[in-house]
Amino acid sequence: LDGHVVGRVITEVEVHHERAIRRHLAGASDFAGRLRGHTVHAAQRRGKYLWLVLDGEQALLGHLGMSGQLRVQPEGAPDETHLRVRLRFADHGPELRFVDQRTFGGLTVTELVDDVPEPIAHIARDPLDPLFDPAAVVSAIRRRRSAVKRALLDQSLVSGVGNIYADEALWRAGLHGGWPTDALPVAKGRALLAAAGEVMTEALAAGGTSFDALYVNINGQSGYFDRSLNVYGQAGRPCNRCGATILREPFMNRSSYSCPRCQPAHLMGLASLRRTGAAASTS
DNA sequence: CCGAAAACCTGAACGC
DNA sequence: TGCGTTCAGGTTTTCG
Repeated sequence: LDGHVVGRVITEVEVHHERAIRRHLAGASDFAGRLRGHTVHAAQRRGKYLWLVLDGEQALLGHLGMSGQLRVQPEGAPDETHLRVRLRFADHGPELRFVDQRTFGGLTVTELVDDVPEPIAHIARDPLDPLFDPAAVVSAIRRRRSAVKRALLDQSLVSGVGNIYADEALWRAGLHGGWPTDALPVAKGRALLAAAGEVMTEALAAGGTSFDALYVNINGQSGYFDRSLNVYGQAGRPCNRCGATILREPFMNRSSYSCPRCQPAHLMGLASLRRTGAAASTS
């Protein structure tokens, strides 16, 4: 986005689906009015949120949810089936389109407070942020009374890590996600955060993790990090490190994948998982 | 503070 | 072929 929309003036805004701007409480006409005539000064991100900096401490904030895309398309290119919002620019160059099949994502225009959009003040810095403070994050995780994977997915502790990269980071660090946060050795916590950063860096270099045409860059191209996954989606396959069979377990209404040998479960963690009704590996 | 469940959607894949 | 079920990368809210 930085290379395609920064410096350009927004002239036209079309909202094709109200749900895509549901977080903009003032509605579509207000949304359009706050964009029209304004210049895009920068493209920034934190964790899974991204925003375009506008004049007057305003920003166009977006989250892709599970199926959202921001696409740069020539004017006149056919509308995508799930086109939700279209921005046109004064130079009549390529449009910016928000496309989202499941409409879990969305856009809103909001105030910048200390250079961060006001609605995401609670979102922590992500592992690739230059000001990310691993020691402080490990302390915060250890203060929790929860399981390590839950903490890793909590965007107010560390952002940018979702279900796939959490499982991959846990595998790299040799940790089971059910490990109690207050029993996490500091060094293990540091290794986990370092692993998360490495997974994210490698995934970015590969263009992201794409299982289908929903996960694409602004030109619609898929990444290929899915070929580098060691545990996510690999149930039944041998661990790339020790050869044991990768397990799939239910977790928070979704799935966790891990190697039972490289990522041993903590006995107390297992006990508390059972107590709370979550599934636990008995191997 | 923590966890569970529901809510928000569409489409692909699968079983019968 | 068609119908119903299940599942998917996420966040937020509500409730206990």
